[in-house]
Amino acid sequence: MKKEHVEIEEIKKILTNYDVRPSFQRLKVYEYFILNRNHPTAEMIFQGLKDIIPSLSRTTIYNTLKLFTQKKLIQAIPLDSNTIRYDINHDGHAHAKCIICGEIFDIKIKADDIQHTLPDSFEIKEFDVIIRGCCKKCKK
Amino acid sequence: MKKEHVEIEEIKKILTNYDVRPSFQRLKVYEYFILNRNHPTAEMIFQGLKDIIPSLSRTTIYNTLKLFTQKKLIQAIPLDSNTIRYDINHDGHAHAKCIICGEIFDIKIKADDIQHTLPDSFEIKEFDVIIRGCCKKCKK
DNA sequence: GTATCTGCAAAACATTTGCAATTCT
DNA sequence: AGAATTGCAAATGTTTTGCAGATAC
Repeated sequence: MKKEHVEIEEIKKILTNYDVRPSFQRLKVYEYFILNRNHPTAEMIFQGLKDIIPSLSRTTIYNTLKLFTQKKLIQAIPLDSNTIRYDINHDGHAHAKCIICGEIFDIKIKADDIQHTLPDSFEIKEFDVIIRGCCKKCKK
Repeated sequence: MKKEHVEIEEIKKILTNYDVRPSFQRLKVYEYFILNRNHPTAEMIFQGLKDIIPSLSRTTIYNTLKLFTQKKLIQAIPLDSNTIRYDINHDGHAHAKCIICGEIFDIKIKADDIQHTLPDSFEIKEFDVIIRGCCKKCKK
């Protein structure tokens, strides 16, 4: 589930496409998402980057996550509640968490799949499907 | 969306069925859920009850909500993130929030409706579907 | 009379805000 | 120079914890 390497130039392009200026910190935060597909909290990102960027502050992580969210580079996923988790923009997929091992599975689901359950003329802007249960491995 | 009255004896029965001792505070918290179908936060419940129970403390609300959640009387819904909202056990339904007027709609959806999107042999214990969008009224 | 429940005060934790220093263009 | 970005320190808001007194069985 880990990528070994991503070209920094490629990340720059992505941020620029989403109208986000590619500062060093922002590049590293986005790179973190690509290298660790782990639906991180702000704190996880901070811990993962503080050795690479010793001057890094949590405020910058929070600023960056808020900006990325506004620009739709990432989305907040209300997986557990009190600490917010983030994921690279997950339009078209959702999350299932195993309550035994804690692993988070990406699942494919589209707005169309749930439109029929909604009140008349309700227009979906974004949605989350969060499933807690037990994965194959942990059922034994 | 409001009930005028519920028999206190009826609530006592419900709590007892779920293996929760029916103290006065707990009865009132559960009654709050029935009288106000508003997916409340801890603070909303506290504000709604503090006049009826002047000695009431937030700690008791938090204790009670945690206990109710463990006993499956209620469920946390990760609607927005930072403050936890609760709902009477919502197996079999989920929530759509209008981002304009803030109203929360209950929608009907069953585990079976999403089972097919999951990895092999994943067993759903509980799930949430959270939709943010625009309701009929606000689309004009 | 012992276990449970309540509620105060303080602590813990995640997140936000104000502002000064730094960096980029 | 001027605008955007960073990061420190302090504030905010929600939830948790420790503990003493009250209540229930």
